[in-house]
Amino acid sequence: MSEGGVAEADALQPPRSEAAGLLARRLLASNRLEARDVALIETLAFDVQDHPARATILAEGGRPTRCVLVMRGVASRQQLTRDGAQQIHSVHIVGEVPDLLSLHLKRMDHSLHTLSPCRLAFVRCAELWDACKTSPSLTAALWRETLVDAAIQRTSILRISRLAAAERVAHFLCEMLLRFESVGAAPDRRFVLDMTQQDIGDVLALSFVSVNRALRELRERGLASMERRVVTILERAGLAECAQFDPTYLHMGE
Amino acid sequence: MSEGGVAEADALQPPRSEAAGLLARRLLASNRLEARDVALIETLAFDVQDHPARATILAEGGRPTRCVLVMRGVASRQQLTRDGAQQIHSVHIVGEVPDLLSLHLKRMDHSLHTLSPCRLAFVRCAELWDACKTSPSLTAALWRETLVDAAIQRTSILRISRLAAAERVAHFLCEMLLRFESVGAAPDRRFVLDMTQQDIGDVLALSFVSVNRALRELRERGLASMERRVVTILERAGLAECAQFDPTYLHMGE
DNA sequence: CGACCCTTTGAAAGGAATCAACTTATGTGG
DNA sequence: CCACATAAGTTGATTCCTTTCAAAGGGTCG
Repeated sequence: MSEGGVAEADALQPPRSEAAGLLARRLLASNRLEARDVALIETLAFDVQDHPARATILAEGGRPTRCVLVMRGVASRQQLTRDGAQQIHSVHIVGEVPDLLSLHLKRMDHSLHTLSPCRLAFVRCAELWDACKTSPSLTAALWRETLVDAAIQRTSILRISRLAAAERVAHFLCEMLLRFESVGAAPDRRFVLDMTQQDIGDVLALSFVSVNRALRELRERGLASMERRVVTILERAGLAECAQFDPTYLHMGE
Repeated sequence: MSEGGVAEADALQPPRSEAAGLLARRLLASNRLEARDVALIETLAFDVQDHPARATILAEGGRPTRCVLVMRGVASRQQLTRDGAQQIHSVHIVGEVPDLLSLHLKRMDHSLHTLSPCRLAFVRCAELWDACKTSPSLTAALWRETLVDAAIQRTSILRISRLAAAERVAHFLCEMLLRFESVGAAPDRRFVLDMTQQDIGDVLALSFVSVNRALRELRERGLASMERRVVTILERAGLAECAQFDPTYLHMGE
């Protein structure tokens, strides 16, 4: 299918751009990319921008022409209801592309925001799609990203609809621990989750008051604690047990 | 990119198999497929099977090798919790492929069931993916299907987390009306939704008792009624208003 | 005809939301 | 350096919606 060999994450050439490197590294974590796929990614023109917290990157109803790669900070996809309540559908950390769906859908049915100050890299959708058209393996990798994203959303449904308040928070912390670990950002089971308790409530369909009580409960039970936006997982197995957490849906490592 | 012209739904040759015809027709509703894409779909080997209601098509944790096209009936993707509660993530009607994700994910993180008696067509994942590799436009169409599916799930999150019981039911009925209409199966705003009130509750994270009360409320308000699994939308605008329904997320018609 | 599943309705219980008050950080400017 | 403003976190008391429990009615199919 290709004359290039299979690329190993550790054998990467120093990437021309940090953004390309982040994207390549992420895709390599779960996909077999050829060396020429990595080269292809490095030909993409990324436009790097810093955004403050609570900025709108892409509004609902908009017609995006560029995809966004998160290089730093936490971004979210969200939607407002008539009465002003806000639902955060997903949060995105370094290396993720929250709006890959822009490749094939014309209108945004939700909006894209920063929760914390973020560094973002923009690529033209057309450019990314052109790259896909020349490489089935790159297509598979990006398509797969959108499918894992959907799996995370499915699990979000289960979490919101079937777990009690404290269990929901525990489940969310379990997920974020794994996701931060997968990018090497959770040494000692400790990571910076740069969002407020209100934000967490908007993810889990809880009031910030309930989030606060749930965090206290998890702290008192010695499972996890969060202070100043730093999460510490104290007892990993106990937290997972409490949350009925099964990491299959993250489809990590193959 | 191709020597063939753009295919029109109405100008289709009589398909060799009903399954291929259903799939082609569905994809053509929102995508520009070339004539050769339709031909490509018709070369796929579909294995048609009838299944009774409440059958497991694909179990959680399984490693699927075939994708499923629904030809008749209602299928669902669902997950169980430790305490036996069941969450239905999505329901699928004629023409839909509930498990396109099998193309790129190795393990099922949820299960696939029939809610009503179903006629299903199975295609080998590898065969479908090979077809994709020869046609960017077919790839785009199928990829898009998975993205719309994800959008529907996102909206499910919003529906469950932010709407009251009766509004949830109203929203679900609005969605199903549009989806049935898009395949010509809802004349006079009336369609067969072959699932029990318990099933609807499992979709909307409500007890069957609450679903029943919600249906009564919608009936008394003259918005919609459901009897013997036949749904009649009495006042479309009023129902949509009650549900805060915005069909953008279905991404119908391009 | 009777068994079973589904639907319908009432009454009681429970968990989270809301309301309200207070504390703790963070940052600004006088 | 401190007074002040603002945002975020903490905690208690009350309200409300949905669940759960319970029981009866209706359709369908062997």
